Amino acid sequence: GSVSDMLSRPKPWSKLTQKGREPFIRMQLWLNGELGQGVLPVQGQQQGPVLHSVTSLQDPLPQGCVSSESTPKTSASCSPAPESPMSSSESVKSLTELVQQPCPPIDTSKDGKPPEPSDPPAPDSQPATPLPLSGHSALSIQELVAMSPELDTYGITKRVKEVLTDNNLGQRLFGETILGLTQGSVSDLLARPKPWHKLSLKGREPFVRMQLWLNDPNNVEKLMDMKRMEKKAYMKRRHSSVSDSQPCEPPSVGTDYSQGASPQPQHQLKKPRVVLAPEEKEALKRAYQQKPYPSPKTIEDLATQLNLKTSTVINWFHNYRSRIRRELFIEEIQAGSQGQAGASDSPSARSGRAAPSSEGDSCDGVEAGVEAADGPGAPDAEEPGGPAAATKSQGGPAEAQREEAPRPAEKAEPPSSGTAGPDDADEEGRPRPPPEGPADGPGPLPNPAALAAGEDAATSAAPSGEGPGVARDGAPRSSTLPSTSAPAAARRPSSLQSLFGLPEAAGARDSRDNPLRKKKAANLNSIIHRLEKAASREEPIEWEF
DNA sequence: TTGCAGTCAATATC
DNA sequence: GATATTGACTGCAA
Repeated sequence: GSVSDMLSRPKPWSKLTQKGREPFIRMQLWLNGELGQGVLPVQGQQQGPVLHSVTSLQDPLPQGCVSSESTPKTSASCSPAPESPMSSSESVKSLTELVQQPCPPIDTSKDGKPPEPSDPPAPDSQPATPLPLSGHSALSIQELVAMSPELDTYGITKRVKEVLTDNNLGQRLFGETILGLTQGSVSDLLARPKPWHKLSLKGREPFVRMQLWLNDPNNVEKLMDMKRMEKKAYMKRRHSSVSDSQPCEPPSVGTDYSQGASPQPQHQLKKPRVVLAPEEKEALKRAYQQKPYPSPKTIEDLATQLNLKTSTVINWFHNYRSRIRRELFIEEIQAGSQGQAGASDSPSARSGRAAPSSEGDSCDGVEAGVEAADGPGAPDAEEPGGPAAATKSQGGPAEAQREEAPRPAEKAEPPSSGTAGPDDADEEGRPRPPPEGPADGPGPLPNPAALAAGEDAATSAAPSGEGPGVARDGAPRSSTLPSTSAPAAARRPSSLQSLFGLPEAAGARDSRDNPLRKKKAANLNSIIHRLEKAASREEPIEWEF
């Protein structure tokens, strides 16, 4: 009966107690064919032992098991157990130790166990497995992810970027070899890392991989080797294909994805990529400003007016919301780090990064908001182009505004402290970016904006929903609200941290954020308060925080 | 159903 | 050629 129940209704990892997790670990081991070695001590003492066994079995994992697929559903979207039951230092240690050691991503996959098709088939650099980290395979990495203390994603990406540039290693190579991601994803990840607590388990994986990679003393060498091999393979292939007068396959260098099911369905007619015209984007942005969560009808209208497919409009909104959110994250981080460490780091990358976002795109509204917030004096000047980067400092207010990215956060946590109405679900509740001066003037494509604005003006006036969102997401959350992992991290045995080489584990950050956090919290509270008031009043308000 | 996270992959830019 | 941007897609959760 228990089994049946467990199989049909597995609880997420994070919701499981220590004891409750055991069966899943057993199942995983069983799936890996590792059970039976008596490694799993029965009950009671699973803490250390279980993990021990788990880790000790890592390597033997079938290399085939690449990422997530192999994990029990349970781990789906949970975050590191808040209370890291398995915190027993020894277990943790054993697990991470494994990783730490010559944990070389490439390495293992290469010389390690799986004979690795390196030579023959590997011609394409692209080892058969997208995730060369293979040696430790999915389970391992996922275990690590689940148990990892809070990592400083920003710091990690910063270091990775440094290493890559210093050694002239490309994102593509790094991504495909170490992370199992494409260049675009890597670029995005490196440029706009999300804070650890905002990441899902899956989203954390790349960061753990990066951390592991950074910890590997031979990381660069290995990647260099890879690069060489790739080059060689490329040349070889090129020659052969040329001489063979082969029509030659798609140029993709290090990719042999083609191996997939269909041997490259002849250049099927790829649908052309939609490229929105600047005016269209403008219109959409304006519409967004009016209603970040447009109703289906609005979307449709927008689509017809702009002559786009509704799906395109929908996608655009999704993407825009999500990207704005991310912009906010990094701003948050930057603001935080600047506030603290002062000029400290701020690698080139960063400045260059924040600004670009300005491209107008990403977050007009947002940025404007931030500015306004920060520089009290700063008259919003929404102008995206503005060297926003410079402005941030104390994240306080900024946070608020940027909360602009509404409910996303909701999900992670329950509406924080009492305050704001729980009905965050609302729709366009957010206090839109103040600066923006409500889609005032018609622009290139006024209609859409108006349209959006119009539709439920009423609703939009009552930003009730935002309240909670703001609170949560905003400052307090980032640094304080443990977003599940934080506490765990804090409590976690130092061994793990050291193993992870966590000089920058966010845990540390927390403590140093305190003052700032308070400030932010206070600010957010006031915002929430106002939002509530506004909501009940229903009168247009001027947002200035 | 809707929204979101995470990605891919085509393009644009540098 | 490398990196950045961005529309679209997948899978998942509420």
